[in-house]
Amino acid sequence: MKRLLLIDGSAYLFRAYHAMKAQGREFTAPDGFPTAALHVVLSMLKAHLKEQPDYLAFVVDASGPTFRDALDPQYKAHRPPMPDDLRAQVEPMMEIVQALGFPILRVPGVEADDVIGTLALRAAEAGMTVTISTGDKDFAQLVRPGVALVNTMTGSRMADDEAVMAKFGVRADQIVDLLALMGDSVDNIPGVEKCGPKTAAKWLGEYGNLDSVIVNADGFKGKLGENLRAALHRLPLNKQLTTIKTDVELDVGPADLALRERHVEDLRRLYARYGFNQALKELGGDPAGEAAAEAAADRAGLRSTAAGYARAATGSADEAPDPALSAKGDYDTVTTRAQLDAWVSKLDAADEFAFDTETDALDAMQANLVGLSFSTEPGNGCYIPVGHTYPGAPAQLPMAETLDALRPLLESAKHRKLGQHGKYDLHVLRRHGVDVAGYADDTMLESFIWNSSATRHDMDSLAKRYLGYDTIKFEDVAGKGAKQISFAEVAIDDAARYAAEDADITLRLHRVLSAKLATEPSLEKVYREIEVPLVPVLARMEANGILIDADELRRQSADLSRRMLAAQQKATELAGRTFNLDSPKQLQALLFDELKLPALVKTPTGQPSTNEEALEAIADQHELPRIILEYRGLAKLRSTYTDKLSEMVNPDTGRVHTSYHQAGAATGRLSSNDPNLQNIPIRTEDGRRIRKAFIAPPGRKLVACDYSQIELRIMAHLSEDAGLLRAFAAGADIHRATAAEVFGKPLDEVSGNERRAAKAINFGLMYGMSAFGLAKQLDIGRGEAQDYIALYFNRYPDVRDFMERTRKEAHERGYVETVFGRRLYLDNINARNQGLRAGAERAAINAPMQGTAADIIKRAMIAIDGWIADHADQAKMLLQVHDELVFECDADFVDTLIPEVKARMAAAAELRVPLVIDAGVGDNWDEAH
DNA sequence: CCTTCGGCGTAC
DNA sequence: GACGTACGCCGAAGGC
Repeated sequence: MKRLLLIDGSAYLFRAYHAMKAQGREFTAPDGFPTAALHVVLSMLKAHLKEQPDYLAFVVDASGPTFRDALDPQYKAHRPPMPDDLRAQVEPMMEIVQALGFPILRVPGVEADDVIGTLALRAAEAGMTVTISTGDKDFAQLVRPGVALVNTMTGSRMADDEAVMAKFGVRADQIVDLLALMGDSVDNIPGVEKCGPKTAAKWLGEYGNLDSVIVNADGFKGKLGENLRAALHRLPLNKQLTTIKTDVELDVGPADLALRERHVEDLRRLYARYGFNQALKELGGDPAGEAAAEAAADRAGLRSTAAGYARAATGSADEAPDPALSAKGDYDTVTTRAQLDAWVSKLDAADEFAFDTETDALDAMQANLVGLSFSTEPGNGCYIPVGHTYPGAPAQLPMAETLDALRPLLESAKHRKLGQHGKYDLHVLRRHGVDVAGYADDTMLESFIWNSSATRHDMDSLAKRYLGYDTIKFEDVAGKGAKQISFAEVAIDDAARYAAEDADITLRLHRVLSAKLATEPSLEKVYREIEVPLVPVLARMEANGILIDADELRRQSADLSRRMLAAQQKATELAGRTFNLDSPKQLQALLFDELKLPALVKTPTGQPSTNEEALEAIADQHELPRIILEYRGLAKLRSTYTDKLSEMVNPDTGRVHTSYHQAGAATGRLSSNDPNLQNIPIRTEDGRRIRKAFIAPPGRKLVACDYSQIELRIMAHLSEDAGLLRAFAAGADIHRATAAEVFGKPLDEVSGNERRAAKAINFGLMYGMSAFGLAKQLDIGRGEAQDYIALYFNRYPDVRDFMERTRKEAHERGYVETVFGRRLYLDNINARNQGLRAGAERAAINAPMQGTAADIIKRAMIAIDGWIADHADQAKMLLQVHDELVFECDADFVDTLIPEVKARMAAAAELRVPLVIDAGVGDNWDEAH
């Protein structure tokens, strides 16, 4: 008997993509092209080829509408657009399938399902044995003698009614009715509300088919009965939509679908292009050319991950992961002096070693050391417990003796050290008397520089993404939630496996990531010259902390509380009842349902918004909105700032120590948390008062130095626009100068409103703002806003060219870069969805400016840190707020500090415009502005 | 009980 | 739909 295999190609690619996403696995070709879904599909195809079917076809959806769209305009209407990194893999998949010799079927007007259904039935009628390879449950309706389903991703098989019954509780011929009742949220087919597979199967069991259910609908009891009756009119249409057609007119029959000879040269080219090294090897022949030119790290990474996938897809392990990078390590637990000495010698002899600390707290400024781990080669490692305290804990080396033995290594710049988020470990060791030098590499930063758009750069994610390795998680050894214990209470054996693995994996990740960076010199330079040297600088700033006047904050909290209470009472009075002023949901019900005020603004989810804009819009119709705005402003200040900041004062130092996140913002900016000191209010009087609580100790001053208009200057530099360059060279008030140019007036005749408009345009441009946005910002008509923009571009034509150039570059290359070569990949830049694409274009325009500014201030910080080290008693660098640096210094050192700092900030970049720095001095941060 | 998400608002 | 990058508060919903 002849065998026919029909592969549901589109559905597989889609499911493969999401399965890999869910696992958090990243597969890329050597050039970064996404290949995760391709790996899955290729593996599936190879598995099917081994089965040697007589006939086979790879069936995919054609583009354009199908008959189902005509039946129901809502069909698949809410389906999100195909993600870019999946869309990109479609054509490569088709090329590979073609080259492998598979017949490909693509029929317009129907879906792949219908083509498969038609061929399956015709073949079965002709006496063939048909296998449909799919991940889509709807195909169960086709199961019958001679037609079976397989899902290679789960390994499941459905060959007869018995199997269908086991899975769905109905026979194959009842599947369509089941689907009609349930509906399908993905395809936007509304079924009976609250009727899932169980209920639908129960009804069909009782009544046999959908028609009987419909006829007897009046007899169904309860809420479900109501829901059924409400859905009755839909059900026949649902049935049409979910029925797979079996009578499509095709110009091929099953017997035309023989495997053709594969095209080896095409395959070799495709496998090399997309980094399928194992497949390339199996192809035999000359492995030279592109494949051999790949970085060793990419080979190792891909081979191990591809093997992992092949197991998932076919259920058989036909290749072991690369042992060097994916195998479990073998680790020592060091508890004797002799073992310690042996490891000290081993570390001393290594070119570079990875280290990690274990502590009893997340806050680096409070955590106590519990143990240290090290690794010198992939697979080796040790854990040195020094602070485990649980009852019955075995004897451990004394902490002081251990640190003394390690100190020469850790404090020597000659011994290169490597970590994952090493800033934390630098803090812990410093607070235990070890001043680490020679911190040379950080895998978190390597990953961040390699691709700053990836959201996670923690070790567990990196191990999974780049090594295909599942690490032991913190919660595996210490538990989580209420049951979580301190690391000091973790059994030493468990702690050793976890901690030594951290050092080992850090080392393995470095092997992979440093090789990747070596292929991109500009990225490596940003990493080596900016990010790595910045680590100890940030650690010092965090350790310095800033002094807080806690009494002042408490007074402000009390004042805010009083005013909040007054607002609350007034609001209750106006509403005629109590409600939670903090709850947008209750507020929405009150304002728009009860008081019937107009809902003029909607949230992204379509609900009436209660945000500032919405409340302002109805403030002339009722007193309540104004009171709520008042309350909100006060509540924000108290909850986020005055209450929180006093809580965050470190009891040992009397200061707050923010933590800077170096791999936080995709543009390269730092972010700040615990507490965030980069969003302390400044614009309103009430808000600005909070800055009075950031103080210098007696005899000292706070000095704030900020770059004047740095992002606009970078725009002038990048665009080389003569008008803008001239304005900055003249040292003019740039917004006034812009207004003078745009409105064609002398500088001193520019009105306040004209300057305001020019400022809005200047900023708006850097954010990719449209005429619509500008009109809203300035509260003017859209036409007028368009006129302003036209005038602006007329005066500064090279700015427009620059924006267009940036957009084009982003589309062509998929990324944009800063003056120093830092990259930002834009995942949505070629998205079909216009909103996503437009958002990516705006990000593309903004990133070179925001990112270059970030590069510049980071370079300045490194330079200033080098200078200030020699004046540590007189001055300290405390804070960075994107374009501003805050220092604390002796009152009589201010006049020395300011010119030294200014000089280094100005020299941090050579642009076509001067970098201008403003400085202020005061007893508190407010005064220093 | 804990986590996640939506809505909102602060900074540059 | 309409202005880029963050962090973090609160309430509400949902999972365990």
